[in-house]
Amino acid sequence: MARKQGSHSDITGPKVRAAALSLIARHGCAAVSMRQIAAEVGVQVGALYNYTPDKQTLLFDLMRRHMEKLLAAYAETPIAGTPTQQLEAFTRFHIRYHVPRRDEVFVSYMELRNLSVDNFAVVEGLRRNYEDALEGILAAGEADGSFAFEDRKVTVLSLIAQLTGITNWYRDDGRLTQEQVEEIYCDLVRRSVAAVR
Amino acid sequence: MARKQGSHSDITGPKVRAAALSLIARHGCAAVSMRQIAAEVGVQVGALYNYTPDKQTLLFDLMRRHMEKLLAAYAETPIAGTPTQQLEAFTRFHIRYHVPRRDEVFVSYMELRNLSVDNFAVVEGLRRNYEDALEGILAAGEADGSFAFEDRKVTVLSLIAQLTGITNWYRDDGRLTQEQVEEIYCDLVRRSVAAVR
DNA sequence: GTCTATAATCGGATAGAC
DNA sequence: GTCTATCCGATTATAGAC
Repeated sequence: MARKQGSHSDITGPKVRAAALSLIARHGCAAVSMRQIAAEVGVQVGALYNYTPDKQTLLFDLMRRHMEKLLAAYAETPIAGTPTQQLEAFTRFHIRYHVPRRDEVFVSYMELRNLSVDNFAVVEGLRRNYEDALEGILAAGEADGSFAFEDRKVTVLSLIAQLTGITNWYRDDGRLTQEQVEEIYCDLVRRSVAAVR
Repeated sequence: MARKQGSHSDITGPKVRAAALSLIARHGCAAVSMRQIAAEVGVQVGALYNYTPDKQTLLFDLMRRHMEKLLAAYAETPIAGTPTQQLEAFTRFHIRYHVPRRDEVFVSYMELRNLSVDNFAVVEGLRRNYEDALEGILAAGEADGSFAFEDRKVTVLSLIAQLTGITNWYRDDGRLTQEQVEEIYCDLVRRSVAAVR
């Protein structure tokens, strides 16, 4: 029979990850102590070790989960139509997924260097899957003549850097709404790869 | 009378900054101890404090110097001709300056959050000066009809993120030479802002 | 300018009570 | 599952000899 309520473990585990994510995004992994994370959760430091064997694994879990949730969300997003339409759908998905997740994006990029070799390989593999999705769209547009660019792989990295950079400056109370930002970037992206007629 | 040789101070100071830059780029500011920096320089930890009052100021110096040298190099670069030519010159300058300086770029971006409020304001002001240079080029192209985009300020941030992202993947022994990368990005940048004929 | 020694604090991780 | 107490090593920064 399914439990009707989450156990402490079901509740505290996510709280530990949320606290770690927020603190690490603000100060960096090495600058955040397990004691600070525990204080943010509202427990003592010893309790954290019921949820992670060590600090390194906690960091890795944050990054792996971020990439897996990104891929899962992308898999559920309809990407259809012409390559031009697919590229617009990808652009909108990327912005909508990443902009509300600044902390995850920042940590997943910035703390890569603090992962062990094995953990790094896992996260990089997931990232590569996402890049491959965009590369597939660009390849389709190349094949049917709707896109043109000098190097497909570099274009993939360029577009992702361009789009992810939004998280560095976008603010909910800023000059532009997220919808306006989407329009601006759809325009930039489309034009940068569209075949000249 | 001018000194013919650098004093220890003239030599050790730069060595301290070089060691700090390299280590911080690899591991993050909080993860690098003053002892590690001293070991890399070849002195004991106490000696470092002849060159910086504290670790925070050492980090700030790295970032401030990076931005000041970037602006100085840009000021000496000829940016002339039509807006389209100016944009190409900016693109090539940006790539040529940043790609060989991965550590500086990474630290200057990643460790911003570890600066005090005052130090942050200084670095951000310098960064803003650089962005303004690109914005001026875009404004000129808007004015004479050679460029078209939906939002000039967002386009500035987008282009800079796109170009700076090269430092995350470019390798001297990789598939592409720096010259080839320049060509690819000049193409992407030009097309993303060129007015449609 | 550099060294050694030290102060004072804080770090990750664990053991055992409850 | 959480707490308290603790181990033991590392941290920044300083003082004073040379």
